[in-house]
Amino acid sequence: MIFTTKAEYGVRLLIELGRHDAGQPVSLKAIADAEGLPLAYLERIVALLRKAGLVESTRGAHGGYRLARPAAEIRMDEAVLALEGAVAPMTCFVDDTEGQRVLCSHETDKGNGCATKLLWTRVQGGVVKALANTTLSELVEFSDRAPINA
Amino acid sequence: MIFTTKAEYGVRLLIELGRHDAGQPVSLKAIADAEGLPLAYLERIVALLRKAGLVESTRGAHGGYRLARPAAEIRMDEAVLALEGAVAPMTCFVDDTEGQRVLCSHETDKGNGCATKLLWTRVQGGVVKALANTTLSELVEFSDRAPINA
DNA sequence: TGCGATTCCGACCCCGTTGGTAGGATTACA
DNA sequence: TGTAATCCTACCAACGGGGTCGGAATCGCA
Repeated sequence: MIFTTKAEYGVRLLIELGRHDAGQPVSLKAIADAEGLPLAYLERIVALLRKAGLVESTRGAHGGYRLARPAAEIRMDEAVLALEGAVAPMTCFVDDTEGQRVLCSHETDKGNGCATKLLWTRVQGGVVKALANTTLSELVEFSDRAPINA
Repeated sequence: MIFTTKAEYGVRLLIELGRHDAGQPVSLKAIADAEGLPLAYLERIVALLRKAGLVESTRGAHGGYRLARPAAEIRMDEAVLALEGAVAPMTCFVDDTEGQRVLCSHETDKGNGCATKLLWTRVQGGVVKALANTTLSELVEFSDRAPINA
């Protein structure tokens, strides 16, 4: 599979924050209970989002987390990038987004370099585009009116 | 990362087959030497492609593998599907392509079902589209005129 | 008819990552 | 001062990925 539970739980967490008013923070415990996720594990996941500047925290009693920006301004490529690290289709795949170049560890091989990189580049493009075209507010709205049984 | 070395090696293998005349088979050893890949591991990978009907084999001396179809008619979504199994973004993600439905193991949760499934569905769509729009012959051509140092 | 080249197949193994826990330190409110 | 919460680091079990090994089965050929 492509993504791990970090992305799954992290996005669920963001959605849960998006369902509340941005004013006052929501405690992790409330989110863990609502989603049925392990609290200690969520702590580590939310730390990734905080380092990426997507959520803000308040410590102490009645503390918790809230979105650092309006949900409409949070694109999911940012979120997934923060949660999973680089979204690369292969281990040998390192793209430096600035220079349009795609490096590959097999590039030193005699012969045809990495023909597969053409394919993986396209795949990565598809993933990133799908993520970038989805905002958190979309997911929040979707979750609000999603029937339990479709 | 998204794909494992199975996809990487398997696609490289297909490309190598595509560079030869479809008439006479190419031995795995020749491919392993050309690409610098472990022979025993390639054996297991090519078995996946054979079961999927993408390559044919001839046993015995001077035997080997060849494409079952012209390279132009081999889409990479077939290849990657055969190599990696289902291309699902998450473990909880099971799509039955016929019915347009997307199932999710969290669906039984009280409350909002899986809002994330909207996101993962889009991602999967992006991946599959990128794969389906690429044929083996494209990659073969690309590898033929790819300069070693870009 | 026997030998080498090759595909086929299953068992096995090492190791990094994932998913998760434990325990504590720190901060804030009441 | 107690308690609720964030923070942080270390630890651990299980799983899957990547790879090897040994041996059949099968074919061309001398």
